[in-house]
Amino acid sequence: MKTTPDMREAVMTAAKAAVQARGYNALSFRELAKEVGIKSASVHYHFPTKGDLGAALARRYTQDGATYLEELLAQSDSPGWCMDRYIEIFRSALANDNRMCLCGIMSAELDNLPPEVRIEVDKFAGVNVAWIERVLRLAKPDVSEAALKKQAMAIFVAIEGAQLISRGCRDIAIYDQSVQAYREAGLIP
Amino acid sequence: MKTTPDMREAVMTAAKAAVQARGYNALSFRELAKEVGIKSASVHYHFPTKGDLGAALARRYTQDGATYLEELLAQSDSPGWCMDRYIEIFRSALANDNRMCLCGIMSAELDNLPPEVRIEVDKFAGVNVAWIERVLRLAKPDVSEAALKKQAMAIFVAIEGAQLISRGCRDIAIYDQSVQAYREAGLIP
DNA sequence: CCTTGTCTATCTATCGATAGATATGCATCG
DNA sequence: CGATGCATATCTATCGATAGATAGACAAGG
Repeated sequence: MKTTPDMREAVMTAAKAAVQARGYNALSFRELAKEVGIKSASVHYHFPTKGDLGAALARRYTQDGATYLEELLAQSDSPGWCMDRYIEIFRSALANDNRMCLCGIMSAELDNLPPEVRIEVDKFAGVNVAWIERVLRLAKPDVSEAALKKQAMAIFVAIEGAQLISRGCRDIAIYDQSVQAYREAGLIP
Repeated sequence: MKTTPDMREAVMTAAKAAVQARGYNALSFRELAKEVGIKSASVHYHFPTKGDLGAALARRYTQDGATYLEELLAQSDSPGWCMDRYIEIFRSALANDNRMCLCGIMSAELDNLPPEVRIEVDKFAGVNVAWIERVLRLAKPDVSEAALKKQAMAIFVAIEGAQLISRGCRDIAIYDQSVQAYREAGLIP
């Protein structure tokens, strides 16, 4: 019986939410199957192993993120505006059920991650740092590439950290105030 | 058979290392028991439930950290020197087997943490922010309490984030360069 | 003798994964 | 047109491994 909804997509959507909320380790084929209304064996049909699912998930996450960031830069060349939108991405994850960035939560679980998934963690960080660097470049055309990259990296990890601890303390004010402090220090334009 | 070594201590030491490396969820009574040379049932004798072990672990972690930080402030009233030592604490965890701060890794796993353990996550963050605030106060006697606390929080979460992503990318240079950028921006004295 | 600490043995629950049956739809061929 | 055959997608049932947890025996020391 070919059902109308695309179950592969439904599984990925549910899995993404589950990983962002409880991590890759806590992701269970049975729970996932129950959520989308099929059996766990059917999930294995779409994603033979858990590693396959995790990698597909992380790959799409990075891809979607990159696409969205590209759109942002296409809309405006104001560094302040771009960074505002960027900061809002991570904030909305927190506001929406205390979720985390896939890259952040998977970095914490690194040791029990299959190699295919680890690679995607690296890629996500790379994409984000590269984008921030481009945004910074708009404001500082004459600064060296190395200096800009260092700053971009610092911004990225600072935001990830703000999200992490804000989540750990169940207090989104920690995120907001930390970001504000980054701004005041001039770390973020 | 009463063995000379204090098994309760041995279990806590091994458990601490395990959680820092692979997280609370991946902590297993059987593996833990094997490491210290007893049976899993004996671990349950010392820590009836996993939550008990996790809470005891986190409690001691916070306590030991607070003690060490107190010693630092007793040794010097130089904000720069204190922050150098502080930054080195988190760096050495990374350098030593890519480990993470218990509070950081547990923040990522928040949703599967027993309540007793969650409380300790909050306490650890509180202790650290309060200490950083005292260090900042040494340099800025006239700044408002609120502004100082905000900056202290921002420093704490930025360092946690640097540790998280540095671990995720298995590249300690990310930690070093990010911290350097924080310094250059004046976020960290 | 009672407390402390460890053991053996076992329970229930859940995990990822697989085998094999089944139903549907589409395409090719007589 | 209609029958055949393969691909798709789901199911039931089950596997071995591992999780946390418990009961009860046993040994040693005070």
